Amino acid sequence: MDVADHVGVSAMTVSRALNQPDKVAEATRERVQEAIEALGYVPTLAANTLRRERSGVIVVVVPTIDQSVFSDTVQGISNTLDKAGYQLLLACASYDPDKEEDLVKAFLGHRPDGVILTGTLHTPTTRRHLANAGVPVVEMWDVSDENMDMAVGFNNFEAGYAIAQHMFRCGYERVGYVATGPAHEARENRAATRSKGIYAAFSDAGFAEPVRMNVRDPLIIQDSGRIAADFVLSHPDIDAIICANEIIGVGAINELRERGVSVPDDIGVSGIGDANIAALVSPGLTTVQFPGYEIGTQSAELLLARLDDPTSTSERRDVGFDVVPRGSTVGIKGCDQPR
Amino acid sequence: MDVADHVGVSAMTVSRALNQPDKVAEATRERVQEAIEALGYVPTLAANTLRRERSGVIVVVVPTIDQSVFSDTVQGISNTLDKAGYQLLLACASYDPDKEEDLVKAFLGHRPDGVILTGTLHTPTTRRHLANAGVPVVEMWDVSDENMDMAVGFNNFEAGYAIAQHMFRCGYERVGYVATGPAHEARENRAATRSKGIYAAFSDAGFAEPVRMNVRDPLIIQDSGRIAADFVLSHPDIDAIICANEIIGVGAINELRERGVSVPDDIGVSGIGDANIAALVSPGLTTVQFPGYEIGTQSAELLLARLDDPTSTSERRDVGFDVVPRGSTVGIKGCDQPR
DNA sequence: CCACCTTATGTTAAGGTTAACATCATGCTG
DNA sequence: CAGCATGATGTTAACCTTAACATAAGGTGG
Repeated sequence: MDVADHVGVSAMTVSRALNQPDKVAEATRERVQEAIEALGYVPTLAANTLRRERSGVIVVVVPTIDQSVFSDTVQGISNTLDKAGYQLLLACASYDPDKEEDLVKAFLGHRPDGVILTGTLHTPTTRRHLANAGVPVVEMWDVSDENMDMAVGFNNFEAGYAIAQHMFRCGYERVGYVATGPAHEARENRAATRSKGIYAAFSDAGFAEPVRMNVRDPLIIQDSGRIAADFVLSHPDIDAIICANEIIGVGAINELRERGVSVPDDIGVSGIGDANIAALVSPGLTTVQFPGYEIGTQSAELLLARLDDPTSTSERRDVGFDVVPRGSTVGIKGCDQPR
Repeated sequence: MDVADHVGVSAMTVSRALNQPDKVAEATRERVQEAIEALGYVPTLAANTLRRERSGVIVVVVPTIDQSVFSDTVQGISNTLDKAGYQLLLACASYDPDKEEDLVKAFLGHRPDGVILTGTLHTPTTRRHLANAGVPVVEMWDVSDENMDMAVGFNNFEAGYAIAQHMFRCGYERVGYVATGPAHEARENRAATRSKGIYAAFSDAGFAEPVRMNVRDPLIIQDSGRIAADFVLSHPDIDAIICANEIIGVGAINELRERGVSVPDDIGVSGIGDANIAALVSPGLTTVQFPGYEIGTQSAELLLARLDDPTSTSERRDVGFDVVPRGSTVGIKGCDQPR
């Protein structure tokens, strides 16, 4: 080792100077430090990992990171891990469990100290590899009895149920559903579960299944707004729509306004999820708010706790959600109108 | 090696079956593949990195990732690297060059094959370490003569200049500037450069320096909107404001609407940067649009090209920007009114 | 002043992989 | 069929770090 030669000590002493400073004479330690500075030495973590069987790396897989609420979650994870000295290996699985499988397989080669995944929809092979590696796993955004280990999130069924119930409380009686389509729901577990919650609320409230329209690409505002608006205009009997995400909801509000349909006077609109944009359109979009950043920080915290004490149990934290009434729906009967 | 024993071949043959399949007899390769499947073997990348001096990891440092346009950029990088089989080690430096230094130092231990940084503001130590490691570097979001190696972005001075010039072309003559404050600009090189561009445009157009207001926390919509609105109301002579980012701009539009000030009839508003929200408020925010996703993909591409051919030159790609006129400013004299 | 403890440092081997070289069988050329 | 090219596989060593054990110098107590 370069630094060792430079100082005239063995490699072991350099290693100790860095990892167990109190085991090295102060004078030596200082000379080692100086040499490290002077030579710009950076320890080779690959060798470190190999020898110690501990990499200091945490793998995070989210569906996407652009524009989405997952970027908040990643920020939360990053901030928390950073403080603890862990590094973050990130990948986007595009809502595709097979892609997730490939990513996890490749990432496990780095012998991560922990893995944070989104949702509970994983291939059997993914599960097998994770179990095989014996690595702690946190699943985010979905707390249910399907979690494989630790989990931080909320109950998506309840979230869907809650927004539908809220619409009924507002007094809407013929509520349509602008959803993301069976193909998307097959891949997006959480969306499918929320749909089930919505249907259950209809049923429990004594309504028939809602009239439903599926949006092809539920992440493009203009397109989904247009489809939602068409849907509304072709179903004059409908008095409100629930949109399966906030993109569709905001798109609908914008498009309806342009077509001269007044929200919420002519039609109520609600979404699910609460990106920045939901509060900024006018009227604001009534929606279910999920604490994205907090899901990130708590996931990381749970993982760190496990790393600290490997015997700790598989905690599942339900961080809940909030129904946020805004201007796109009328006030709940007997209550104040939302702003 | 487990797999090798299982198949009854040497470790080398397993290695070859994975990395140089054509050097291995087909029958052997198949048996190796089966054993790999059966045992859930995942190659230890640490050993691989150690031996080959090549990690397959690319380090990416952005200021933040939440809500911001950098999340688009990271998505672009992720998508591009993923296709090429590289993995992404991500960190957020919070606009702090010292933190960036620590991150880079730590990350270099992974012997990344490339590093992608945001902006040109780095500590001397950061530069030294990067040079020392001999790792290819791409700087994003700022193309200027200060780039250390490759770069993908645009000229921030010109971007500032362009939006100010656009306001003058719209006919505004007493334009105020809602900026992010000296503290922020000291840390945020690109914002400072854009400010300079704005001032230069005022000067070139024959105007005195704009009346200026600084926003404490330029990333919180409600607060900055309030400050911007206060500023407008306390300066009745002003006919338009340029906001230093789109958060302030959108906040200003919302807050001014609530206070009964009509945009753009009473006052024009423009921003810099173009998150989703800029197009979704009403009126839409006139702003300068930066191609965040494309900056990501091109940065990754540039890096991949260099990895492919280490002798390639330090290309700098100016992806430009677009001034996007929306409803928050009046139309340019003699031209159509923007939607 | 010897046995023993402490402190500082060194030595050896191992971790999993692969480059480089070595071996061996097979088949082809002349 | 000797000589040699080809293809398939094996062996060795090295990549850099650190756990575990070893050594050496100095100090303590009886």
